[in-house]
Amino acid sequence: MVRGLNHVTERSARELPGPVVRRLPKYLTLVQHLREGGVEWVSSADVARALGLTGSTVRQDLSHLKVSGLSRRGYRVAELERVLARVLGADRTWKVVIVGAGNLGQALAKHGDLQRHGFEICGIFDVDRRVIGRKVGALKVMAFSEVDRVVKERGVRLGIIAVPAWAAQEVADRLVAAGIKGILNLAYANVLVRPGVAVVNARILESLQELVYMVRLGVADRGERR
Amino acid sequence: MVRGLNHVTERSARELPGPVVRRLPKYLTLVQHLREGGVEWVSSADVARALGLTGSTVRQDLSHLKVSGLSRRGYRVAELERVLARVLGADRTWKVVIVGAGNLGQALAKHGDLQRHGFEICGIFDVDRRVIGRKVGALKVMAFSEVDRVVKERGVRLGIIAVPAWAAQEVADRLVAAGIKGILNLAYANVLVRPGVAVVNARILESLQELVYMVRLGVADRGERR
DNA sequence: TGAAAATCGTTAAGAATTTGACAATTACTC
DNA sequence: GAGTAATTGTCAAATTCTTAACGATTTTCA
Repeated sequence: MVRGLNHVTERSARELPGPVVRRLPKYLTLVQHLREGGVEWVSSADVARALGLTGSTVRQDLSHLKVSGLSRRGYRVAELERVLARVLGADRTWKVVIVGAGNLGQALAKHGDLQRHGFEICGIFDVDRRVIGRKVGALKVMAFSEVDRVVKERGVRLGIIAVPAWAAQEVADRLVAAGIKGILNLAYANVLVRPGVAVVNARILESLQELVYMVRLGVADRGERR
Repeated sequence: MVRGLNHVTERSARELPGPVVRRLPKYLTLVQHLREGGVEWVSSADVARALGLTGSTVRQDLSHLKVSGLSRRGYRVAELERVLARVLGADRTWKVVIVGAGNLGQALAKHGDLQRHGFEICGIFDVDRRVIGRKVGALKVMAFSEVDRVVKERGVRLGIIAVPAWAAQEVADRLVAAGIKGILNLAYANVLVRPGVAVVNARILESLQELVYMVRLGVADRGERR
């Protein structure tokens, strides 16, 4: 069985619990915004309020990191940002390829947020002759058959799958064979990969279905997880 | 404190645990694909293998639903699909507005998957005069100031936020005031809403950051959640 | 200076979730 | 038709996650 991060039993020193890892990007987002707003200090209670958590959870999460707060002050925003960025690898750039130049793939390629946060898009690929060669932002759509070459030549480690469900597994296999180490899967189908390759699913449709469930229940909020 | 679905202590009869709710859309996706492939029966072990779970988890999850399997056969795919669709509200259409007609907003508006799975996009809105009036698929971008009217007139219950981080909270407040009951937040900032309104966050950037953490650890797979 | 308030870090208790185990049941095979 | 294998549903153990509680520390302020 392929085990999830959250089910791992023996946890090496550097390995954080799954729920914690999923909250860290939220902390990072928050402190980046705080820093941009000129805020210098933030308490666990502040973070908790902003993110819909308890102060206890925030302190416990941060206690896993090499960061420490000060009594009666909280955490130094700049330090928190530095440490979080470090842990999440946001302090360096990561090369990415996007597979699928449909609406979503193109939107991501043009979406400034990725570049701004350290992701360098090394190529966008498709099998459809009608889109191959077309310009998408600064990139030109390449034939999917070229993905191996690009991944190898440029040492790309991450791949984003934005293709129709029926093609997702095939694309994943191809990416893994080319040497990709992590896959962000936006396709409406699960993909399975060999151990040693990470997969994170981010499906808008599934999130919407989850939202519908909550709306029908009249539930307050979920804010977290994902 | 705003509590998440997963922390609710008293649980009414119809209310499912958060982790279960997050897996149901995956089950639905899977059985839809199985049905399209002509498969009639599926066992908990099959589902588990496809989604990277244990059979035990699958059976326990399904035991919450009004569906029952047969010894030595498993679950009837058609029945499972019907029940899951029912629970997730995928057996009817949900009206949605999209706020933000940037790359992502436009991609979603044109993305056939949403329509195909029961989401009716009732409008796409922006504040930028340069995009207002522009055609996006079958829709025309409307001024954000019109969102209240559209939501009320058409009884829209869901909203998707695809705007820059700094605008997200304001948009959320506006949507809630207009009567929106559930928000899918794609913006790179957390939003807080009053109890009674549901929020699900689906941030591609955060998912990528999570992926980077896993890649650096050389972790196998996570498949789930998100 | 001393009292009060705020905040962290940590412990442990309490909840929630996942998993293994197994009886009961059904299908298949010889 | 009996034996074997596969599968569900469920219970309870094991694990994981969240939360409250509280001592220690630091700041503020009278």
